[in-house]
Amino acid sequence: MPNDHDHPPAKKFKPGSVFFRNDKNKPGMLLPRKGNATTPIEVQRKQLPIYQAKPQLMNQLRQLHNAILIGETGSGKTTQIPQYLYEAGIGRQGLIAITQPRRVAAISLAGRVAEEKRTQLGKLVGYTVRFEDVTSSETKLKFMTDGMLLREAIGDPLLLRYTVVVLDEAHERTVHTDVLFGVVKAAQRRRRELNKIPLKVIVMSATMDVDLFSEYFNKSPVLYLEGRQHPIQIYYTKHPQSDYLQAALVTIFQIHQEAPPSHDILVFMTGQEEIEALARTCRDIAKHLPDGCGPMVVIPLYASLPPAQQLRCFQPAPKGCRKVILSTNIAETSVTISGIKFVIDSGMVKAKRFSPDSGLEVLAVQRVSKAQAWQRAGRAGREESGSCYRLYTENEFDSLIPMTVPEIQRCNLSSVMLQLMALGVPDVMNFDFMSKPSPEAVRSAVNHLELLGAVERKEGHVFLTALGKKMASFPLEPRYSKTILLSPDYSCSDEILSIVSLLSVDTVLFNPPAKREEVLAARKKFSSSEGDHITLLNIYRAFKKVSGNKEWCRENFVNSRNMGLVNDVQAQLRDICLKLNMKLGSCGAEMENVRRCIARGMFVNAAELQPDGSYLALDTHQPVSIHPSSVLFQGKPAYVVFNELLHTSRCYMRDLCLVDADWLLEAAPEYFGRKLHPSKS
DNA sequence: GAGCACTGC
Repeated sequence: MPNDHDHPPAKKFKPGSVFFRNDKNKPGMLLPRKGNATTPIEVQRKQLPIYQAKPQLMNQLRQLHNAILIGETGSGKTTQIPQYLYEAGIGRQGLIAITQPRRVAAISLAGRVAEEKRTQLGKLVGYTVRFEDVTSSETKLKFMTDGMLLREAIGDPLLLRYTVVVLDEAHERTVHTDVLFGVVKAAQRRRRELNKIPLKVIVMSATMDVDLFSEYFNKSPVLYLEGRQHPIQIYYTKHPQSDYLQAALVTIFQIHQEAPPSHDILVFMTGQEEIEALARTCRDIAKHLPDGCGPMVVIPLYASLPPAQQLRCFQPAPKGCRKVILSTNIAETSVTISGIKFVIDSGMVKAKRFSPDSGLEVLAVQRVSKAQAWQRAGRAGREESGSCYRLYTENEFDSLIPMTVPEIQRCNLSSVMLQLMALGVPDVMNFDFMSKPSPEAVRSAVNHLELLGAVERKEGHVFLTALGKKMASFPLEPRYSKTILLSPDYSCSDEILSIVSLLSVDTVLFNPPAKREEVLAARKKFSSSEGDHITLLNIYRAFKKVSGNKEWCRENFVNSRNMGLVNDVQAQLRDICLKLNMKLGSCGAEMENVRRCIARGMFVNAAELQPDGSYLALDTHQPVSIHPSSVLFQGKPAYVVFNELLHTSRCYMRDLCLVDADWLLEAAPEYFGRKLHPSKS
């Protein structure tokens, strides 16, 4: 094989820069860790790049209150820094928290560190994620999701249990991490003012764009960690491509014809449909290749794939056969595949955007950021050098935005604002965000909370009400917690807890397009003319009746894994209700109670039938339609409340509940004023 | 008469 760096297989490409990245050797994720049974753990630890820097690093960390640590994951920083801190006796007066954006990462890192410390998980080293707390009074090193630390902060805004907080993967800029930035910064300052034990904050990031971090954390020093580097050759197209699907296809097969079969290909696309279509085309073409061209195995990879099928991407292809993985951005961070030699980057991603005016979230295909493009490129050559083919020109690359817009600037802020107020933040409208969301987004969130009765305005200030305080104790969107808190008035808490749990997990229903008729027939047994909420409740009750029988789930196209999650969520919500001394009970078959309760909790999401048969959303007056997946699709109910709006070919309402105009009026007389025309109901 | 990237409490 000629040196494939000098001879790009795809002729329409031209070489760009060579990108150096660090070798990743991170344990866990979905990647089974390579057993290295012959090398003792102590030796392995000393082989990590970070080990060389240890004395100097610890010297600095001992003195600093804030530090920004830049280094690729392979430097060993996430597993080693917490141990170094502990071994040096730093922060012994309290716990060391290490936060992660994802559950799997928190769990597997804790496992790895416990192993290195030769202790049982849950003793010295533990982890806390939702539904799982593997810590004890002995725990000093605590790995946790960032969302979990945020929850803890509501009960303890100064984070007094902790002497060190390590915020890992900060470059991902999840909403939770961004809010935590502000929370730890405030806690740090407040603890200093109150002469409490100081809080050390260490921010760890893979990005080189550190000015923002450093500036925000009081111009804190930036420490760089070297990793092991493998070069990645970048190729750009010579001309802009009008059809990235076609371009991807051509590139896959040019590589396939020229590179050794053991070199696997990872292709970044935008979504399920596109990936399945491309997979079909690839398999078809692969059947008719010239002699001397080996076989290929094409593997789709996206989040909604059943777990067993997701695991296929880790299996090595048979000898002489090439593995081609077609993936969404799940392979950018969440799933790590070894042995990838080539990355093909479409340059596109499907991502959510939010418009505060309409309150609409739109999922749209858009261009990636430069940081994202580098992240994708970095997936080639984790073990050795690799290549990345960008299906766009170098000029197009130059015009990409440098960093992905942080999620906090792209989402509905009502939960965040409620949480900040529950944390006792004095002026939420001007919270010290590292990247400020737009004032409109903040205002719209606070307005929403005011409508729900969670906050009140007095003399230009916003205050949390007693109801708002209770709402904040639920790990839910505010309108859901409001509905739960209303449920005792209608004696239907059991039903509402089930419905809210059903709505807050990913869908519990399977919809294989090939079995459309069967699915419809199975669904019919549970469908209710009162709407989708009641229909879901019927399915859940039937599921409980057969004790979650797997066979029943298969026959009825019910996702038993997600149903299990519904049970966990419901148990958690019930616990919170009991702590709030709520009187829980069931309304039995009296579904009108349930609908009245939903109407009162969700009145902001109401829509009204117009004389011409269309619907208008009552708050924004925008035209909306009933989504064809709804059980109310065939009917023309006068008033409905909906769970969410989905903007695709039209603006669709999803998960609808039939309501009376009177109920809406009762829920918010002033709000609706003359908006309603109840004569029609 | 449609089709949903990815996390997380």
